[in-house]
Amino acid sequence: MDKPTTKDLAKAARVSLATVDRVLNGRAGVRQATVVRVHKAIEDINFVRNMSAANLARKKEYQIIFLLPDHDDEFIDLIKKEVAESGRFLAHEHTRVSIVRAPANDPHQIAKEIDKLSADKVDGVAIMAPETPLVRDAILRLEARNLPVIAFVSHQPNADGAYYVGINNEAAGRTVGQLMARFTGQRRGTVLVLTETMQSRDSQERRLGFDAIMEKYDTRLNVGPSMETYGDPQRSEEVVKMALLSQTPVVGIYLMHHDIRKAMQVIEEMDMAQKAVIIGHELTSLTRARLIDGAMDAVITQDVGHLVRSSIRVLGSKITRVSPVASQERIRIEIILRENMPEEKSSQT
Amino acid sequence: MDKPTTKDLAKAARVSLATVDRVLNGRAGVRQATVVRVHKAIEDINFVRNMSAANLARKKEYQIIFLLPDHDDEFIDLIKKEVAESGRFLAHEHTRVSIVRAPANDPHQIAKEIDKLSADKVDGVAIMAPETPLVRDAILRLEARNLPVIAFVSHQPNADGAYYVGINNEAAGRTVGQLMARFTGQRRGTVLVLTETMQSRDSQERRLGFDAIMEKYDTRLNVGPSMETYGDPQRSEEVVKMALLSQTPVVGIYLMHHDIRKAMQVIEEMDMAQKAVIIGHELTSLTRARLIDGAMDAVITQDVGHLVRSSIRVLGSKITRVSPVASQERIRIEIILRENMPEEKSSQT
DNA sequence: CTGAAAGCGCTAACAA
DNA sequence: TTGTTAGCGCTTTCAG
Repeated sequence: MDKPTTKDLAKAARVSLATVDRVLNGRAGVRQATVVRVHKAIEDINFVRNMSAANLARKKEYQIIFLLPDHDDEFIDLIKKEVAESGRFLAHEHTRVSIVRAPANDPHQIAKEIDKLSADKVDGVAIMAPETPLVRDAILRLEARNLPVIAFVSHQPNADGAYYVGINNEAAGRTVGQLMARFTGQRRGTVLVLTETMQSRDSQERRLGFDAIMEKYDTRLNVGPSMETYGDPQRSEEVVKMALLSQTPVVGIYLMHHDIRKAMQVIEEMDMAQKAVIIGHELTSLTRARLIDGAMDAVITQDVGHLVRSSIRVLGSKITRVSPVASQERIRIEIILRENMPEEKSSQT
Repeated sequence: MDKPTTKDLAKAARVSLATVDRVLNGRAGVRQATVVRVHKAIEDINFVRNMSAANLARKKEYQIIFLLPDHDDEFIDLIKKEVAESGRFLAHEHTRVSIVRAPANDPHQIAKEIDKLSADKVDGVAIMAPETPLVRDAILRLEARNLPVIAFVSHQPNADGAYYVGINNEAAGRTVGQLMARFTGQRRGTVLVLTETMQSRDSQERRLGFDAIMEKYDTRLNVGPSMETYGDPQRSEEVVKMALLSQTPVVGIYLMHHDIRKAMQVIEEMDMAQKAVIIGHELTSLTRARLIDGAMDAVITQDVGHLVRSSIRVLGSKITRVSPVASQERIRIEIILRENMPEEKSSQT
């Protein structure tokens, strides 16, 4: 017997196709009794909907937006690439993705961009922005308009409905802590923690996790305070130099922010790369190179491809209100050493 | 302007829908000149095919088979679960998957099962079986019949066309080596290597990679020969006991095979778990537990979900002869510590 | 509240 | 070698 279709369903429930459709899509205007009858028929004949056909008939294109920071470090570049890539893939999957940018450190601007969105013809939004009250409120406004939103890479724990797609940063910090403890072997000394800013929730969470592990090793390892670079090369240089000179022997460095250009440069100038265990975040061409030449010892990363595809799937299912999906969508915290580094994706045309 | 459809294409190329279809699907019976004209039109109007619609119209269901070993360790169980899960997901994606079992250590049986397949109504096969001449020939026979085949988890380097879906085992071995070297810190002593059998190519490759790293540390670490358990609990016990007793201090143990029940049991009985760094393969409920209680230090794993979905995608594109896909499909070598262990998948109904 | 019929983008006979 | 036409399983007016 062939797989049952809406036709079979209609026959089994003794109603018309139109009614079947109404029930299937939870539309109003059907007597309760009829609804029940159809549902029973669904069970009876074991009907499963063909979503491709549904989407084909619907013809609607869902427009989904990624709101990203407007600076262009390598990590953002990766995200942009993956979004573009997915866009191509989804071209005829009735979904269209596009990117909007806003300055990462200007909550007003971000909120403004978010507000603009709700006006436009968009069906879902993925927002990557530091958590601030302004942004949180803007997100809540979107949700009030019933626009599906997810928090992308940056957690928005106070914007209630915004499902988070990204790694658990505290666990990531713990992972780094564990690696740091083990890779330093028996050595004693200082561990430096560098980041762009501790304002960001992500940094705070990573630090929290890191400390949770490090405190078990406090007789051997002395973890310094988080040093902030504010994304300023000049300051980075000073801060790092200072730290490297003034402390007891530095045996480890945790680069908490993904943009490590300047920090690594100073570290190498001061010839620290070989002496200390260095661990950072996100696999970019920069960290790849450092892993290969041995300057860095490990990188914690999240698969950017999964990140954006997962976002799109979650938004998609929120938009069409289908099965939760969720469970599968947890993003993994990946540990990359030189030995298990995946090949760089050949930039497809 | 709306996305161009076959109708637009037909108009632009000044041919009928049928001809467009013929060109799109590379069917014979079209003058070369016409083919060229259509292709030009595709460029001109930037036509992209809607595969869902195509599949809908085709109506054909592709039957794909996973041929798996017939014993039921946890890793195989995971695979079975994921295959079932994907099956549900693909139900209406015009693809149906099913599982066939064969005794892993009986090449004749395996070859026989493979030969049976070609007769049946199947469109693609994923084979997980140790590489042997018999199996290799059976695979080549499938390919001769133009049945798409992939090597699943177990590489079949001599069955030419069989695309391999699985991790690079040599790299996996290197990764373990690196972790072993670093996790043992400065300690000196013996590193044990245990496996089921060195007959399997996968074990050989892992060992190769492992040794490549270990030899850099040969002044400190003394790596023993691969000890084989042949899946026999009795023998496992003897072998492991012997090794643990007779050697210089054991500082590390590499469990090369994923089924580690017996080995771990003996190791714990002899109170070695805390003294030695223990690294194994595949994240199962067993290795999870050992990671949590600290008996094991790291697990190298491949995401079983990716594994089967990737296989299905690759087979799918081989069957319908569309874009190569490939590049994206490389399976990652994941390093799991207690700190970055993903939650166990809630067994979905 | 329910049904009939046209059509989504593509394929597959059957004619020409 | 090419075109015509009737669907694939579902949605969506527009009438009842």
